[in-house]
Amino acid sequence: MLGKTTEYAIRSLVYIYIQNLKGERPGFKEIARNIDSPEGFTGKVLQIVTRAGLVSSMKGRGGGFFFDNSEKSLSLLEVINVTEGQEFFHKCGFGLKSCDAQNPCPMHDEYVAVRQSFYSLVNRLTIQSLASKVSQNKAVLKRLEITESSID
Amino acid sequence: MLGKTTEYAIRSLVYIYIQNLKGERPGFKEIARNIDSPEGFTGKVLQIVTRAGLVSSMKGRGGGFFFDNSEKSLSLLEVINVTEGQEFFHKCGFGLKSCDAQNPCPMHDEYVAVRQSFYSLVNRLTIQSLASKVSQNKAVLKRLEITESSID
DNA sequence: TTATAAAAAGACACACATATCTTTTTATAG
DNA sequence: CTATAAAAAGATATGTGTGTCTTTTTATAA
Repeated sequence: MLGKTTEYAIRSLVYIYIQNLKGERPGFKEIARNIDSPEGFTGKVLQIVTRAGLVSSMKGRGGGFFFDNSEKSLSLLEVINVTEGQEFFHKCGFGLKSCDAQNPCPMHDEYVAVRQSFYSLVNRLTIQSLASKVSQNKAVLKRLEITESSID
Repeated sequence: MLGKTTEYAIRSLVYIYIQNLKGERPGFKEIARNIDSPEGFTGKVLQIVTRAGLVSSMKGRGGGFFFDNSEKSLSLLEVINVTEGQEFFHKCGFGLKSCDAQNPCPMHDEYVAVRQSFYSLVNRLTIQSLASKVSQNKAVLKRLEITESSID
């Protein structure tokens, strides 16, 4: 469904938000470690979302990523629009170049309903709401490690 | 969502089914013309679905593609399982390697609901049901050409 | 002012999906 | 039996997503 770029972007932003609440500004290497993603590629993804203005960054010693306006909520939809492009929620599920109610593909109506429900979902979910779940230990940002002792 | 391979596969199978009803066995070049897909690649896609037994083919003069058991319905799910793989409906929307109700990602429950609704859709829709819509001129297999005279 | 730490940027590398082209196999028509 | 028509198979090409590595820029600490 969503590409790796989008997945890493969302997971990174959730991690950044959680760390920001603790007064920290994580760098991309720390982020990659904590969301279980490839370090260099995560840096590239963070460049994309930073250029798009979804998050802020500081270069140099003590720098890292952070939300300038922590109060403003950021929906997953806004992230997806940046990483997947605006067409993502407008493409025909059948692959037709043009497809609408007037000139539909054979699964148009049913597919639009599913696509709309996914749109509503990512429009409703925010980096903040996901972060809240993680902070409350109701969800995880990476697979749980299977270690001998879970001291970390 | 679905890849080009899957899109061409479904559109091809619908076209084959419609032509079969008319007593015809179309070849991949004719199919590609009528579903607006690249000829050679469509041939490759048809090799995949034929090897998987979703449709039959005959080599040689007068050959082409056809459904051996036209009465048996073929769901889009069966096609997707062949062209996208069985994992398609089991992947975490967040990108986690393992994700379930016991150890969920932050959007697990909501995402599973959307994924399930798409699963139900493609499990319910069949090549036959789509073909029926097209035959009744309620839907199209390719974008309508904008020609000076629509004589074709 | 110099050393250091961090993101940004650029150049590659690799895998896979997508696509094209050529050759081989197979069935049928004549 | 030969020519023809068709799918199957193989080789190659192209584009995009994914990922790595190196260099550059920038901010801070000392």
